[in-house]
Amino acid sequence: MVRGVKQKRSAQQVLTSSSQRVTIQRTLLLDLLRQSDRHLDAYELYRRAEQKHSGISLSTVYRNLQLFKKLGLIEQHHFAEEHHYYEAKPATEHQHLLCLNCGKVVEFSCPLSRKFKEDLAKRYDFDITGVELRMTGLCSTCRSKEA
Amino acid sequence: MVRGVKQKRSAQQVLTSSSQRVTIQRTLLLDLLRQSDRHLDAYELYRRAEQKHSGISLSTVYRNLQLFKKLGLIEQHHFAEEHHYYEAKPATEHQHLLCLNCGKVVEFSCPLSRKFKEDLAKRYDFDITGVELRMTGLCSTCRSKEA
DNA sequence: GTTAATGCAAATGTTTTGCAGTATA
DNA sequence: TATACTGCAAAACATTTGCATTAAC
Repeated sequence: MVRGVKQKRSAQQVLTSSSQRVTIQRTLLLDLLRQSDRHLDAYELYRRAEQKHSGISLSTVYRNLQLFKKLGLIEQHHFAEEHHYYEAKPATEHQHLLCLNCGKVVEFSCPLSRKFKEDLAKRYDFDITGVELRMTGLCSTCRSKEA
Repeated sequence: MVRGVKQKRSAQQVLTSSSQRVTIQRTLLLDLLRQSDRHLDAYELYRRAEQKHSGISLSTVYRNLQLFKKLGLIEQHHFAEEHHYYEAKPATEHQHLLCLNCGKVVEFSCPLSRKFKEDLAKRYDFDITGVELRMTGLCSTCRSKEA
């Protein structure tokens, strides 16, 4: 089988292959998540979905976020205190740097996390599947504003 | 001034020095947080507080958790999806290893995080104040149960 | 035609807030 | 004594669930 430029399977393919029904809502939500350049919370995703398919309900968004998470299609983050944010699973593992003042999120790759993971797995006899490194602080813009 | 064995200031000292009133509830909550060997959520803290001072209200617990966080006395973690967990700020910075099956939390120190911090601070011009490295997976006990 | 997914509305669970009473400084 | 803190009840908020309808297979 020849592999083209496309790196990710389409929403349809993913859903079908896991024997989930391909609905308009699911296709739309997954596409929105994949197209988005920034992390979305459930309500923001709902608002975007509504523009393309008015009538979609917030419950559907929540239900499908859960499904996508279970299928490993998206990742959930805890940036703010009360919200969850979602992003389509990135091709390369990356970590986050968050400005506590303006909320800006910088993603950076962290190859060292692999070494950590192995060391810790051995030391504590854990089977480590997820790594989440989050640093918080003030970006340069906010720092100069405060000065 | 001679410094004794005690490493941390008492709840009273901390509150007084930041000109917050020393109430029975605050003293109790702070002591419970400091004595606890594991991470507490708001409700668990409330239940423990109630045993020593029946009549304390959950709002008081929430309000004071916010205050303590602002004063830098405690740290907030996001282990589960829907709960926040708190711990008295540890003397030495440490990170967490979480078993997704039984919820066991292992704390480990991570000296390399200092190097990361400096590198990233320079690269992205951030003033980094917090580091949270969380790894998730399965502990050996849960792994052998699944086998 | 079956069955799963949806939309709606109501329920849930955590966290916050208004306010009158109480305790601290 | 002045005012910040508390407890209570109600509100706010995100998220979940029950159920009848609709759409996918």
